[in-house]
Amino acid sequence: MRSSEFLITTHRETPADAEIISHQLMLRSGLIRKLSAGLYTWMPVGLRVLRKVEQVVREEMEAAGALELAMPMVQPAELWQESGRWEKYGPELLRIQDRHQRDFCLGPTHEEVITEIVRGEINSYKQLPLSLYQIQNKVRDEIRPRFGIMRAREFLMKDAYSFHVSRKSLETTYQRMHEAYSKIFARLGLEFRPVLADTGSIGGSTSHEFHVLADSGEDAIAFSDGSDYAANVELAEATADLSTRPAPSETMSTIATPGVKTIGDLCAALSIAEEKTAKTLFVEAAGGGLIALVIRGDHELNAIKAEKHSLIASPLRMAAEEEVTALTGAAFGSLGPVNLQVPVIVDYSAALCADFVCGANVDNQHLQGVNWDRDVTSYETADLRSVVAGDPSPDGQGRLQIRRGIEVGHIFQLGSQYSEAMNATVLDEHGKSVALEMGCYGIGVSRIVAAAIEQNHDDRGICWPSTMAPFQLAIVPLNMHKSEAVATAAESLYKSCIELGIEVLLDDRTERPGVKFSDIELLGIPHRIVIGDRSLATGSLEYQGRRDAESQSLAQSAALEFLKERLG
RNA sequence: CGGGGCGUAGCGCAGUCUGGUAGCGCACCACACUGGGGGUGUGGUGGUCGUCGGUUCAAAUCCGGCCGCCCCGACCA
Repeated sequence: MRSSEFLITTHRETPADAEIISHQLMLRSGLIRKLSAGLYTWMPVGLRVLRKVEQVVREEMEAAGALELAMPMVQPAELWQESGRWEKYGPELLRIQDRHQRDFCLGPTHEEVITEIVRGEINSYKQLPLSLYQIQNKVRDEIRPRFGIMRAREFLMKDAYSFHVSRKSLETTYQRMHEAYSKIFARLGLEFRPVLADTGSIGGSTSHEFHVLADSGEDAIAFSDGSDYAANVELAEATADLSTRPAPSETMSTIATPGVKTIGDLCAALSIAEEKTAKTLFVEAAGGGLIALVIRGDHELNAIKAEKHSLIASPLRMAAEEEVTALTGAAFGSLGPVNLQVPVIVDYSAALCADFVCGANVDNQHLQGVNWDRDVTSYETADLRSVVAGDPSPDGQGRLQIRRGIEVGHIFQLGSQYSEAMNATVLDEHGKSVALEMGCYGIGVSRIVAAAIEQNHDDRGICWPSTMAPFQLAIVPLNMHKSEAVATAAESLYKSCIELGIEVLLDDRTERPGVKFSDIELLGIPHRIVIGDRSLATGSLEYQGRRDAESQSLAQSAALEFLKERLG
C-alpha cells in the first residue's frame, strides 16, 4: 500500500474527552472516529487491525472444531419472549418496531436465535456435539458508554454456542474452548488471566472470564501468588479459620465518642487500627424487615455475595437512616451488633476478632473489648466482604494479589436453561427426548484492539504486537520527489516486499521526514526502513524496530534477507 | 436514572461575568523558501456560536425550554 493512495488521518492533538490512553491513541492515530456516544467508525487503518484480530479468533475457533455461520442482527421479539429475556434483559436491549408495529430488537447476544436454529435443524444425538460461532456487530444500549471502543454501544463480538446431549460432553467442549481462548490471547501477544466469574444475567453454572491486565481496567481480579487460582473480586472467596480466634482478654465497656461518624474518625479518636473495629450495616431481610451485617472496619461489603445469602433480600437494599434509628435508637456512626432485635450475620473476618470496638447503638458512644459469643450470642457467620490484597488464597496456597483487568472474553456452561425454555430437544441413544446441554463463549473483538493498546504503547504512540499490526513494515523514503536515487531504491524495495507477501506501507507522501516518522510511530508499525540520500551514498538503508532505541544500518543488498528473517 | 461539567471552523481553545458587525493555535488550499524528527514566510478556504423561544434598537454573551456530549455511580464482550 502506498500512503499516497491510502487514508492516513492522524491528529496532532488529543481530543479533550478521551480519558484513557487507548482511546486517545485510537483517535489520534485515526483508527476510529466517533459518530455519536458509543458509536464509532472504523477507519481504513483501524479496520485492518480489527480484521487481524478477527482472523486469529477465526483460526482458533476452527481449530477448536467450531463452524462459522452468520445470524441476523435484527431479531423478533417473540423469541425473546419465549426465553423470558424480553422482560428480563432490561433497557440495554435496544428495541425497534417495523412498519407493521411488530416488535424487534437489535441483538446484544444470540442465545435465542441459535437455540431456535438448533431446535429446527438438530434432531439426533448423532449430530452432536455441535459448536457454531459468528463474528458480528452486537448492539447494547449501555447505560454509560465509555473509553471509546472499550465500552461501545455497537461493538464487534465473536459469539460461539455449543450443544450437547450430556453434561460431560459440555464440559469437554468448555475445556477445549478455554484452551482455544488462551491460545488466541497468547497469539495476540497479550498479558492475560482466565478467572473464575459470576454468571450474571446470561445464567448458567460454571463460568470463566479472560482478562487482559491493565491499570485502566474496569474490573478488579484477585489471583494467588502461590497457585493458578484467579477470580473476579466479586466472586473470590474470603476464607477464615474461626478456630484460630483469640480468647477474650478485656471486659466490655462503654466509651464516649462525641462526633465520631466513621471508622476513620473512630480509629483516630482511639488511636487503634481499623482491623480492631467492626462496622454494622443494615439491609433489607429476605422476608422483609431489617438484618444486620457486621464487617471488619477495614473491609468492604460485597453486594453480590450478600444478596446470594438466603436471609438477605435480593437485590440488596441498604436501610435508610430513619429505619435504622427506629430499630436501634442510634444514628449512622454509632451502630453495633450488641443487643440487637434483628438477625445478625457476621463476616468471617469480623467473626475472627476478639476485644474489638463497635458502636453502642447509642449516639456518640462506642463499646470496646467486645467479644463474640460472650457479648453477642445469637449470630451466624458468612462470607460477606470483598477480598483484599494479602488475603489467603481460597485454595490454601499462597496469598491473593489484586490487579485490574479488561474483560475480553467470557465463557459459560449454560446447561439446559435456554433449551428447556425454548423446547430444544433431541432423541438420545435410547430414543428418549432430552433437552440440550448448552455452552456459550464470547470474545470482545473490538475491545481487544483497545486492550492491546493499553498494554502496548509508549510516549510516541502504539507499539502493535506483530499479529495485530495494520502493516508489518513501513518504508520511509526521504525527499523521494527530489532524489532519483531514493525513489528508485524505495520503489524497488517496495516491489520486492510485495512479492514476498510482506504487508508494507510505502510512505510516498511529500511530507517532511519528521512528519512521516511521527505518523509511522503513532500508528505503531512494527518495522521501519528509512531510505535517504545520506545512507544510500554508502549503499545502505536504515532499519529500526518500533521498540528499538536506535536504528541500525543495513547493506542495501542484504536488506531483503534481513527483512525476511526479522519479519518471519 | 441520580450527582457534576461542557456545547463557538475538522481538532484544541479564547470571547460570555460587564450585550455593540466572531477570534487564536493546529489542520486544510496556493505560492515561495526549506528538506534526516510534526520547518518558515506571504496570501487564502472554512462557523445559521447545539437548538427553539423570550428580553432588547442590538444577543455567542441576559432569561426559559429542549437536544447532544463528557466525567462519577448501578451494567458487560
